[in-house]
Amino acid sequence: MKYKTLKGLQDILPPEISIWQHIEKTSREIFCTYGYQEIRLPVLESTDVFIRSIGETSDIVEKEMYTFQDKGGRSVTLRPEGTASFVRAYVEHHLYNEPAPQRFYYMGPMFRYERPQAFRYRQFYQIGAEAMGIEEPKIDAEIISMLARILGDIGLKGLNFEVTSMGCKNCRPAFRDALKNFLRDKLGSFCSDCQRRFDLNPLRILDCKVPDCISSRQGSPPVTDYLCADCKGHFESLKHNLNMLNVPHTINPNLVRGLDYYIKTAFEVTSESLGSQKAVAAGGRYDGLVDEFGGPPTPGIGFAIGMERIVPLIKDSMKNSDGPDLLICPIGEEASEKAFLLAEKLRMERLWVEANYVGSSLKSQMRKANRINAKHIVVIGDSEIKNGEAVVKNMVNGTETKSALNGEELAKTIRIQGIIPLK
RNA sequence: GUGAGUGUAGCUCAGCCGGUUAGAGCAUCAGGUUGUGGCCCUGGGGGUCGGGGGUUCGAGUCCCCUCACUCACCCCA
Repeated sequence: MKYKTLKGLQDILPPEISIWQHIEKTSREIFCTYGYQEIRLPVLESTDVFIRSIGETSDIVEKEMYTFQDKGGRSVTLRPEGTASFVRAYVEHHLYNEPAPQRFYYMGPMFRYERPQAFRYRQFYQIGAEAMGIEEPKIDAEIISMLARILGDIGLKGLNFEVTSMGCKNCRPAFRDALKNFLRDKLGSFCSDCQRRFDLNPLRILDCKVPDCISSRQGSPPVTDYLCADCKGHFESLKHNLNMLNVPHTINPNLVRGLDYYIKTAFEVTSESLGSQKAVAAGGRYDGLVDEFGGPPTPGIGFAIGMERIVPLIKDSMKNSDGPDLLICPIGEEASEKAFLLAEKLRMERLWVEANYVGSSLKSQMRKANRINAKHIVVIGDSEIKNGEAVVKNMVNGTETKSALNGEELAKTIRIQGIIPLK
């Protein structure tokens, strides 16, 4: 084989694509009920957009970006996530002048140059939502509730919603110091990664999965003790609102987000049935990001769902039963012409119709009908053409119905069998 | 970037201590007396055994290199 997809990239083929469409359709419906509107953003941005927002020292920026020079010598980057591009657009088009909250959603590919692994790709798809202009924690609860609704309506079960507050510019440094003080003298009992994290990103130690690290960090000060009055009030109110909306969740003070811009509310949805990449969606609040991009101080909160993480979770429950509403099986040359024409007529009735173009035995045509999951067949031979009447056979239950041999009548007959034409 | 594992037909895999023309199931195509499917039966097509080198009378099998894929770490959706 000469050509293959690049490492970490994949083709998504028809049997599976129906799951993707199901997820996208369901998401759009729910977004609509909450007033979120679609926004389409370019996949390519000036590299600065990401360095500025995600953080110079983050892993994404340091080693995972698809960055290259365009022909004009500019440094451009394939987006590694959606929020940075979104905020750029938000500021560029002065969307903050619309009445708050401004709510948007997007879906599309993201790119990170990472070593691929189960449920992790270099080109991966996210469905994201962003709510701008409201600081009130009701919007935090609303967006988490909406996320729960989307995932639930898609058909996912057994998900775990974890919520925490990460503090803000004012209180996070205090927590960081307290944590480092707690860890400093027992650093020797942590894994080498955690020892490295101590200076780099001490918060990450809270989320290490090495058993020794888990036990060694027992009794570490919880973030929630170090929140400033503002953050604490926000967090308390968020919890209250989540309970009001009956969103099942657990408080996980050890939850850590990877991007620099998150403050206050952070959340993550995980599934135990996924192996090591178990986060299916995650998000948080990013109140300082708009001013970072030169806009007015504007609060914002959002999340992203990882498509590749949820597709396998519903793969088994969604059997693909797609097939034509009708397969026309002609016998003989004249019938073949008739079938060709009839198929076109029936498609004008918004039915999925196939006609066999190569003449073969009826038996093999029937086998094909079965194989491609055709819901009905109609056999056309000399006598059908002569009488202007044919038998429509329902391939699911075997019943046969006589019908006049023209587009309208055939369409009617098929609809009686319970086939709903496409909109 | 680090570590481990796996590469044989379209797919899932078997192939013993190296030994004739490399196998099975599924899939595919064609048939199984005139125009009725799924089950069953018969047959056909399809493989430079990932690639290169070496050892040997002889390599899918042993050794080395290389490439690809997978899983895990880091990190993340």
